[in-house]
Amino acid sequence: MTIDNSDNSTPNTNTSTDFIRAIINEDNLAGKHAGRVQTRFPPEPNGYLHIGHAKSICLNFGIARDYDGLCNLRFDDTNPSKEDVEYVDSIMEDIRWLGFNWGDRLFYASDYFQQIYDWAVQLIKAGKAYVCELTADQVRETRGTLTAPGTNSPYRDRPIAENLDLFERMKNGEFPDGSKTLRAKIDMASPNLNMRDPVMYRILRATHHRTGDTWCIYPTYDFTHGQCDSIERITHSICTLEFENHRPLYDWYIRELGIFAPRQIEFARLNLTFTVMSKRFLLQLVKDGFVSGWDDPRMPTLCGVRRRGYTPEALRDFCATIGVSKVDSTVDIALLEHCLRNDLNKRANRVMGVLRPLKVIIDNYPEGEVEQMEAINNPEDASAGTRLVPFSRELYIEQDDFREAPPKKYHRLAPGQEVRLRYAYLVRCTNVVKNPTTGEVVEVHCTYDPATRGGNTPDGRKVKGTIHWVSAAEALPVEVRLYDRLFTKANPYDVPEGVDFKTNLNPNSLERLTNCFVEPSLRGAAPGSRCQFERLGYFCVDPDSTADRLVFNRTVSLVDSWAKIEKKG
RNA sequence: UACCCGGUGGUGUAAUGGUAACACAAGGGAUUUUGGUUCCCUCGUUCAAGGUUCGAAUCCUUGCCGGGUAGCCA
Repeated sequence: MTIDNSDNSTPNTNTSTDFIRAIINEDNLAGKHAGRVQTRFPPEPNGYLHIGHAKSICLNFGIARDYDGLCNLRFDDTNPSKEDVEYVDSIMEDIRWLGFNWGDRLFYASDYFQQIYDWAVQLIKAGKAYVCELTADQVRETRGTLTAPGTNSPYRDRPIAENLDLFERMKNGEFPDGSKTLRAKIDMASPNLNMRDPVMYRILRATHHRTGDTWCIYPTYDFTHGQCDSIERITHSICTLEFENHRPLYDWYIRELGIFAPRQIEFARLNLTFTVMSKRFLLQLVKDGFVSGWDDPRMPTLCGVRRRGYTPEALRDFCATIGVSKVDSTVDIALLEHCLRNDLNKRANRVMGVLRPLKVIIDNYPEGEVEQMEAINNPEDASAGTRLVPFSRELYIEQDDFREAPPKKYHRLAPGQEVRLRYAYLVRCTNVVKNPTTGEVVEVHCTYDPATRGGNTPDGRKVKGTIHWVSAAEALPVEVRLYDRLFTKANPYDVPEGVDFKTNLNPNSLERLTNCFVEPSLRGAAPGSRCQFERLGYFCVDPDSTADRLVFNRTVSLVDSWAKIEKKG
């Protein structure tokens, strides 16, 4: 076993202070909360976490860590029609995998349903809320538009006692779904549409994944989130930009209720080139069968990139590198890949593997002889040691590493040309055997120089090309899956009016290679193990592997400077 | 064109009234038993116009451009 799967964390040295930390510093300087800092990560359990969530997780938990504070995990489960324990479980697993810990501070908005109900009653008693019997359509019609004020609901000035009675009967299930709502009495002419008598409670008969059928009325996000933050004594409630217009409402509820006031701060969500980062669209890819599931290695979900072989360290480094701001921006996926290579380069052991095999026969090497060649496991880490790789007369090399008619500057194997077989011998191509009908080269014949064992050149001669190989008899047959971007456009949403974003899906995003070979040291490698196939990229053992057949996912390719040279000619 | 938010190299992020910088990308070179890694170099930036100031990316005004908001979703 030569591969390294350790979890040696690379501490993030980014010391820049983002605008959120600037606000917290200000608050601390002003003596707010006596310097206490508490944040929370509040996912709705209606889908799987993705790289965008990683940004939020790193932010919230990172701030708590930096300020000796705490970060809670809270499920924002106020809409039972979309939520499920399947998502709750996956979310917890993914956060842990990313390397964060919420300790004993696991909460659910549904934990607070009774308290939130009591607060609604309090607002009714204060004349700040009323039961409205307008239908959803009528509410929309009377809300006004972006430029025109709304009109008051005819139920707006109902007596308090009647509101109290009706609201209790809503809770008791006396009215059908959607027939009544509880609304805050604010201002139907407010330029901020969120302040035009927003709905606080709706009647919704759905079995909640935690509270079952205890409730048939559920509070909306707006009438829930701030109060949950308040209950948990969150000092800084960090959310994404689309909630900016909700902040006045967030503050209004807190103020009217007279409870602990957290501060909501908004930041820009993450966009990545060639990537769709929306639960709704990701769900479509899963449901329509474009991918094998939420954990398909092409998905930007945390379980997907985990299966692909991404490391939590690389993801954290990425999140630290992209920073935090309020600017709508799209990060180049190349930066994420850089972070990955940067991490993997230090920790992934090198092994030799051949994706598209080409038979090589060393004519002057004794038949039946096997030599064990010593190979370095990781040139970036001497403590990784060495291993032995069997060498023999018949080998496989990469098809790419042989050209019958080599282009300029091609340093690998070609008729008459000499290359180094890594850790083995220098060989020179003498002739080739072709398939008589297709003309394709099926076998390359070489002679080796016995004086160059280990790849050394005692006479000091220079060989520009060093290629990898496996011994045909000893090599392990494996399957390898290569992945390309899921979308062909940097912005997958960039489609003409009325056209589905899925037209931008890349039909070649998955390539299965079933005829691959790796060196025998990989026998028995565990799913999740990572390694670098020299010159081919970083790979990770897929859970689809069986006891006698390994399946590898290519995590990310290596930087390929030869491709650029060849392209230029 | 109601309100809110934003605008710094190709991309992302710093500089918070005092020399515009870091990373990625791109281009070039050195080293290399991975065309990897590492190292060096190059490229290129404050949306615009006014104003305040000894001094403005930063503060003010106006304009321009981009995003968000009319769920009983979050």
